[in-house]
Amino acid sequence: MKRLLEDYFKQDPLTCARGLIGCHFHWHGCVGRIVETEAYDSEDDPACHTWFRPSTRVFVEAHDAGTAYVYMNYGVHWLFNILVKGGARSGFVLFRALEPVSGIEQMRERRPGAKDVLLGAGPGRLTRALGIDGSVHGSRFLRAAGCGVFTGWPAEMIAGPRIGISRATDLHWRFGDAASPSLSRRF
DNA sequence: GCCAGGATGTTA
DNA sequence: AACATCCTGGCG
Repeated sequence: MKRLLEDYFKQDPLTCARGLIGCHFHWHGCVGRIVETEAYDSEDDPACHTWFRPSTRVFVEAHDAGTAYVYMNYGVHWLFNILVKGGARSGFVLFRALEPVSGIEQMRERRPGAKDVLLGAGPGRLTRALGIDGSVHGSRFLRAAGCGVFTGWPAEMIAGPRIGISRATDLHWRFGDAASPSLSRRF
């Protein structure tokens, strides 16, 4: 397994989102297999925060590829994205689901009552399981000790419409490993 | 299946 | 001040 550094995130957000399926996400003692992602295009995508949030447009300009973009959704859940820029298009990849690999005891402690297979089966669930919150926003975690993304492969790549959005629902920019039991929803 | 919970950035 | 939002667990 090879560590992915900033250069990997200097390509099209769709390429990144697809390529991350099957990779391993390391976060301070826990490891999860990435089984679901979504791509967002900061230039031409009404579902991307840049479409209606000036502060997000500033964020894209001010930070490097590979920076964490973390925000609170519905006042309840932190959602974890990676900034992608430097290729043909720029934008974000949202982590939507992880399969627990190691550090499962820590994840269980943070998500009491959850079945193991569901510990990271959703964008809000996975941040809770890993202890990710707003303090991670803007950090260059790819090279941080105990953190990073490492290469892997999907068993069965699948794509479909993004979840939970009301605009640009025709775009099939959600990617996943169809063989995983830890998807946030069926494709 | 439906719905409350309740933070944040943005606009009125 | 009011609004919309890249969600989830609990209850039916």
